[in-house]
Amino acid sequence: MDNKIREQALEQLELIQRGTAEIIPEEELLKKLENSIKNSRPLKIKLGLDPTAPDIHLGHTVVLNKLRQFQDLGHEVRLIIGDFTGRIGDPSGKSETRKQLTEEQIKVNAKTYEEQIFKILDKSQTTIYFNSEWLSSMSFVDVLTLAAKYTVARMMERDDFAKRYREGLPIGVHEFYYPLMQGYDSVVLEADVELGGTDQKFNLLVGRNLQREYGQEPQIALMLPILEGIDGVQKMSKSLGNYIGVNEDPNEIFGKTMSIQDQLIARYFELATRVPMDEIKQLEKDMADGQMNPRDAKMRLAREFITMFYDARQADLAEERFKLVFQKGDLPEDIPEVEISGDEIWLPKLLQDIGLVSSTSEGRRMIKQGAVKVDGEKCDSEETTITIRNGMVLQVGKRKYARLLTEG
RNA sequence: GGAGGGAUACCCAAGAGGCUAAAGGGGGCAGACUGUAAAUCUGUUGGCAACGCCUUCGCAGGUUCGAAUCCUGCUCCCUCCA
Repeated sequence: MDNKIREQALEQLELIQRGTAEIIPEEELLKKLENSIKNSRPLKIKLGLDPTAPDIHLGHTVVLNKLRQFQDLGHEVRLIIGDFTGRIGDPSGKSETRKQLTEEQIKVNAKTYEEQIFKILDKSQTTIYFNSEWLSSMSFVDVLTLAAKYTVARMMERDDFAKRYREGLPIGVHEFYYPLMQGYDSVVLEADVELGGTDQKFNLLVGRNLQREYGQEPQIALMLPILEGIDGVQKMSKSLGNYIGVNEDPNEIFGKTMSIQDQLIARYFELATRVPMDEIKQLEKDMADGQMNPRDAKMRLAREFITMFYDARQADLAEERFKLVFQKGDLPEDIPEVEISGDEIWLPKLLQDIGLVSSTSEGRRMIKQGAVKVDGEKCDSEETTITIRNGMVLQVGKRKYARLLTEG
């Protein structure tokens, strides 16, 4: 009977281990899983969210997929929106002081978050909390009591602090409170497991220690790797522009996925989709011995993403369009239409007017480089003047199109 | 509080009175080859109906026929000393 429970727990553990960077400590997680099964009590899985950046991309889905996996195993997810810290403005590191968010902005961001998050998570097994609920009402005495549970020496274990101290860079006293606040969140939520990127290791461990201080069973720190962006080098982030966002147009998602490097394919499958591991292994094997063109693996990947964020129909449509436009070289059916008046116009000016290029200089450049087509005909002179005709199709490069609509 | 060094385009980085819309590298964009992959090669990377004109080298003034370059003030960053 106990053996059976252990078996189930081991099964769950194996699934959970997929794609993780580190689980501290693994034996304790197994124990928690066993207890959870024995008492049919779901584990409470915690994740903290930063309220400042409400655009979710594949990088975030790594951790969200892991949460979803816990849900599929019957566990319960508790999300914390860090509105308290967001309202104070976290000035950590050298970057300029973060701007403070108003309550209004935080609400809007939280709403945007929800819409995107539930593309991956199961709403019925998710609870959302705002940490201002308990942090904003703490008195100075409460804060000191919390602070007394940690020492400066232990704080200095954090790489970032140690490094700055060594280099004589400033460390704000208040910065010590951020890990404490995050850890205190775990105490309030009685978290069994907290997820985070590898960069969150220190904070997750503080949570563990604080829970112990408050007489709770310490949470498990489960860390996931930071996903590389579609450039394959830097971490995925919106500001670097190397991201695939869950709210992006399906055609955009398809295209971006098709442009990733081969070496990223398996990693994206493992971390950003819920395709079973043995299937991924098979894909890898087939690519390695030439059974499968990596291009087709990427198509599969693109379909997985779109199906996750939209549905299978959208995925099919995006694939069809991709094949038509990029493999056959035909014009897509959904060319954006632009209303325009006038008759004769200098081509670079026209391209600028309809937003295909940002300046006439860029228009000239594009023409010179052979990137501009008018009704499918490559245009070779920068001085070309065009006679506008209803339905005329302009193209700049491989991806930018416009169809002209004359007024009236 | 004292002494010195620095700020150049998306990023790094040359330039030290005219030949500089500003070397070189990275990144981006476009083209060739492909699988919207990688690698490679080529072009391009302030604006303007354009072998010319306008704006741009931290900010504001000044010297000069001419200033990214020289002078004055200001802001910010860094290093050393106290």
